[in-house]
Amino acid sequence: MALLLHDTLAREKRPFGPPDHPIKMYTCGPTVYDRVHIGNLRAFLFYDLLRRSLEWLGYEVRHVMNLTDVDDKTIRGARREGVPLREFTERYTRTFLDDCDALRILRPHVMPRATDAIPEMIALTERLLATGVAYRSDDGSVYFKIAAFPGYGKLSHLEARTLQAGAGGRVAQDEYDKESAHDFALWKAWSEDDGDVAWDAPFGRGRPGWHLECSALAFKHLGEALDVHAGGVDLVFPHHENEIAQSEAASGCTFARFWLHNEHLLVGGQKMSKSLKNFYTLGDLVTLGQATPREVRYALIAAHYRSPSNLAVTYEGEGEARRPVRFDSLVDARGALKRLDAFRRDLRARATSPAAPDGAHERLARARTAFHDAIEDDLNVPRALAALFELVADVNRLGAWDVEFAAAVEAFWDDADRVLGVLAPEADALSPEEQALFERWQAARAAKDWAGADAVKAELTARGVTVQARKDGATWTRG
RNA sequence: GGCGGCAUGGCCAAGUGGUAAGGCAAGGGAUUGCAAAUCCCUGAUUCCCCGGUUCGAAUCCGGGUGCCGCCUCCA
Repeated sequence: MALLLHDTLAREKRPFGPPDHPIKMYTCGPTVYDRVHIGNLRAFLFYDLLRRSLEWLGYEVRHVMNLTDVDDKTIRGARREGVPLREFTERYTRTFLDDCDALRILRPHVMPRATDAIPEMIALTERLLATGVAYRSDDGSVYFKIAAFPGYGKLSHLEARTLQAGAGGRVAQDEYDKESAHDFALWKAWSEDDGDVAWDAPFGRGRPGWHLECSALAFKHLGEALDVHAGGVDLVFPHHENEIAQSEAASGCTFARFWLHNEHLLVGGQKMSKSLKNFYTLGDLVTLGQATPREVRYALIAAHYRSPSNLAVTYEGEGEARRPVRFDSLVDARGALKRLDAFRRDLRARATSPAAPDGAHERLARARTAFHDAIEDDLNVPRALAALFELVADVNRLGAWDVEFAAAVEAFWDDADRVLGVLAPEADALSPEEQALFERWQAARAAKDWAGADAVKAELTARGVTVQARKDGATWTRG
């Protein structure tokens, strides 16, 4: 078995190939104009899964993700607040990184801002002008001529001819400068709305078009031939199609060996939208759903990345008055993680036997293989998680084992977590007061002072600490 | 109109020809001084509907219904 990844261009799973060089991985990052929402976060969690899986399988990976810090939305936001563009985008870059950190998303090796590569974008535009696949319009904008790129449409499987017709004739009035409706802007000539956001270029003062930054940044940091390029399904067209066109027209070689796209997230069975009031950020889920970021991570990675996933919500009320009363998927995540945590926590305590029971190591080996096969099969996390839960049930039925077996299971657990990033419990500790109460509770129990023990336990419960008596001592959990 | 994804037990969710993984919730039981902790057990003769192919289909083909996405800057 070897790693299979579903390639959007080929429309099938293909062998990724041997790890014979550092993997050049590029993913489309956020536009930093607001807090990202959980649908966005599903994409970043997918990139993280991809990167972690590749590394876990022995590949060396160089991961580059751009930050889009110049476009209509960032310019509008900065102008509305009367602050410099960079100040505005830095703010949302920080909130984005905070969310990623909370969700245990590994930082890409390089996270370049679009505005840090203006010279590269200008150079790429000149290159495309020189080869004749781009042209200047009267106002000083530069467009890519899709008719000059024969492969246009190969990723999204849309025919250039069909595209010419447009979607119900939605060719905007202000697009008259373009020779063809689907030609896209490489460079946008300065307009009033851009304020002071503009750069000088040989072909005119203005700012880069959206698609250009990804090609320029990929070229700059990874070279002109990527191993894998990923993004959300909505980016297939036009964004990635345009990236392919401008990149390959310039370089003459295949831009990316693999194109991976994650499906969208539904919330409460509906697409997210502000009008439906089911539009949430990570912070919203933590507050409204009373969930930890780890639980959110679990909920968002528990479905396969290429399946539409539903964050289940139970609502109360109708229409305008509708509000969420329970985030079922987060409740699921909490329960599932509790089971996994308890298993891991008790492995040592239950190592009371001089030897591992018959079949114990075979069950572990089976889980290891199942987990590995699941990840290699297009990053099938649901199957990988199932392998873990099956091991939990298998091992629990064994009753007791030896220290060596406990250590072997722990090693597997830690190894699996290099891919999942969700098994390690959130760092937590009892405060000194809580620790004192916890010890008093145990002492009272030892003295069979049940009334006293219950009183202390009630205090701990009030502080959100659940205690648990065991034959071999006592444990506590928060929440 | 074109292209694509999806429809599996109350909920989430795997499964692309060989007789329905896993999780949550629920019910039962064990354990426990008590226990919201932990453990075990139970649950779809059936995979949106109608046809078809096949020895055999959730899985393939045809038709239908519903949901989601893209068809110019939205993960």
